[in-house]
Amino acid sequence: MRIKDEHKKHKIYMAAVKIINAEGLSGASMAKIAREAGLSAATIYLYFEHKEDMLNKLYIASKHKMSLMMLQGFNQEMPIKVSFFLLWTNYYHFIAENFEDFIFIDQFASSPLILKISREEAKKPYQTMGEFVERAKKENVIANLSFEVMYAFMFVPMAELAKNAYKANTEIDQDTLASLFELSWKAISK
Amino acid sequence: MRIKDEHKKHKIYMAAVKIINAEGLSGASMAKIAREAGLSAATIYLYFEHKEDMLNKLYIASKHKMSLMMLQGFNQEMPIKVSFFLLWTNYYHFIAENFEDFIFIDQFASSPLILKISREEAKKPYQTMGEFVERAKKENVIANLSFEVMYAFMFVPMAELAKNAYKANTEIDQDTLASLFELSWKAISK
Amino acid sequence: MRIKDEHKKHKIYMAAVKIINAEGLSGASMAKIAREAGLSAATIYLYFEHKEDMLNKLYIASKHKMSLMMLQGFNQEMPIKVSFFLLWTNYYHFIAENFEDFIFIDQFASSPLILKISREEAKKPYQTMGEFVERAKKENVIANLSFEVMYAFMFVPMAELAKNAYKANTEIDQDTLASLFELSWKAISK
Amino acid sequence: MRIKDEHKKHKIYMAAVKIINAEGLSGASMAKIAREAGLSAATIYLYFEHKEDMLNKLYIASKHKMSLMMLQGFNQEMPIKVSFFLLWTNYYHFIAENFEDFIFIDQFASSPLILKISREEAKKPYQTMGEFVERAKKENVIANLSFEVMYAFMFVPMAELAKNAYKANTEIDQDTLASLFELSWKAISK
DNA sequence: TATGAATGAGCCTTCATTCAT
DNA sequence: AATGAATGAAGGCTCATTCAT
Repeated sequence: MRIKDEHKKHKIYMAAVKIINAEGLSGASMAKIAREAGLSAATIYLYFEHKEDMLNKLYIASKHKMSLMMLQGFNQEMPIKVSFFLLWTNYYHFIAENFEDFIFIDQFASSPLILKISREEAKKPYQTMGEFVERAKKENVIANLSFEVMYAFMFVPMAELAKNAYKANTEIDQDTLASLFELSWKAISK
Repeated sequence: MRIKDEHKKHKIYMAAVKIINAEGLSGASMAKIAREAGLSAATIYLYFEHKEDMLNKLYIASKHKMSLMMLQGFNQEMPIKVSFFLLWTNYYHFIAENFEDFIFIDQFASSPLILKISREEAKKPYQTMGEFVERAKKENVIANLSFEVMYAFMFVPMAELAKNAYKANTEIDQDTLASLFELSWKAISK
Repeated sequence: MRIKDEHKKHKIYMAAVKIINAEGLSGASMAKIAREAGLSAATIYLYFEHKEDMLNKLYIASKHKMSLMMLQGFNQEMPIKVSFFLLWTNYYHFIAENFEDFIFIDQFASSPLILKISREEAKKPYQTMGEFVERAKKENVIANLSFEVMYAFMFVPMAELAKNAYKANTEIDQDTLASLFELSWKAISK
Repeated sequence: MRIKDEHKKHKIYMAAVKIINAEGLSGASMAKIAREAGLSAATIYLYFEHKEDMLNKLYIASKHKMSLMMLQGFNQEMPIKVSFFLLWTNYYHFIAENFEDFIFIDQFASSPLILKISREEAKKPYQTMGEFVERAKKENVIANLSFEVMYAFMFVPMAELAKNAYKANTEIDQDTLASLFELSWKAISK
């Protein structure tokens, strides 16, 4: 028998993300994804149960990749603001360098194809961040906000602007970037 | 027969928004929308050239409705912060009371079905707001930010949280709501 | 709008029966049936919910046709043996003249596609025959057999032989036919 | 490696018959049969040329098994009616104890997958029975009927009733069974 | 104006079969 | 001998759209 190319699953993921970015979730047919990945549509079914399964697993994998990148270099000993800056910068880099994954995450999370279980699974890596935010509150450095609220002010605005920039085929310049962080920080810090 | 026309167009809009919310953009077939609207799929083609046309016009109409609600009671004579609070509150009400429209706007804007021309068209009503922001900057009340950046901090976080709340079948309580505005204001004001 | 051709349902039935006869139940794809009927496969779905629905309705219709032919000229006043002969002869004619329907009934009844409800529905027309058999027993003309047993000796052997004959591309000759009835009659009569 | 081969072939046969019974001929995919047999679908192709070949060989094997059981204890010296009763009883036992094989034979024989050569091959074991029937006719014990006609009255009705009983999840009780033989015998004997 | 009828193209998925180890 | 990997073809079904009334 032929050796199962574990890399193939990854090729399918990449193809799916690419197609979804180009044509949207509704335009992403198994046939197109297969063609992009350079294999037969039937082959996908050797690696995934069905389309929904594939997309959910892709979602979880993308979220996992994102959280790994976000937490790179992070540890609970660093000063609060430095930590925030690290997380924030990492997140920005994830978006800038993996824009298609980012868009897929965004779109899939608000599609009816997402399963509750994937949503739960995708939340797991945020635990570390949650604990960090608790510490920041205890140390009285940031306002007493829920994790959700903190996230909405700390990460969402930059993500929104990065999206706009990408669509306009530009990039956020360094100065703006620096000031964005300060705006977020101003919002949530004491 | 003008009135009759517009009424039917509206029925189609409402049906489309409802279906898209329930089943996502990919699940919204012309047949389902027609059934929901209580007419034949063929009839939709009397009012719109094709599906893409229908969705784009629906997008523009929804955006128009949203901007109308946002600017309700607004005039250029009010103090800056009061104006911001009005816009912000109006926006919140739009989201809370027209959640399906809001979600449709959100989803459609990041789908490949949207036409450049719709995006342009949808920007028009923001001109008033743009002028207002210019004034605020001139009066030195808010930081010297681009309209986009201001928007990302002033409106996006709350919209994000409203979305989360809706998905969790809850509402943002009054206290939180009040503090959200202050956080946004803290971010962009001087 | 176009007028719905009620005859079209019948055309689909005929095409289905023909294909099933030629290629078996497993070979009867919707595409083949549609081609045979001279229409698009999608059109079939205007007349039937899905394949299973189509086949079950076809089964019921075929059974109905068969029972109509079987009971032609029958009434409860005729002498028992004459009645039996009528039913028997009618049945033979149904098989000989509608062999494809007969085969379809035979095959479908023992396929997993048949629904319980169809089986029940198909039994209805036998009520008349059931009553007749009861009378025959009461009048002491035939042995005290269940309807099923009577059927198995009265009709099944001839059907089996008719099937064989058809497959061999021959017909049962008149003499044999006459003697077949007598054999059946000998079996069940007193 | 002869024994090993034959064992595996047999496992495939059993799996195929089981699946066909459960899901019909059209539901019996190679993959399902392989899974049921506990081996890879590719392995089946080491033992059979293709699906049609497998099914035809299975048909012949089943028919062979059936004829072996039918003729058990039979010899040309026994009295005619006793012989008939033996054959008849043996056949009943074959059906009752190997119902799935029986159904498979029934279904496959009237499917388009059966090859002429299999039909011929399957007829061979009946030669013994054919000779016996000739003797019975010569001894003037049974009517002058073709083998086919004799078969249709002697074996088919009981088989039909056994099928019905099985579907209804019941069994034919001993009394009924005894009377069935007598009805058949009445039909064909002088 | 309105719509049921109709369809070619495309959807997701499974199939029988072959390949490479 | 055995099998997991791979696939083109075909399966049932739905789609956006047009037709005919």
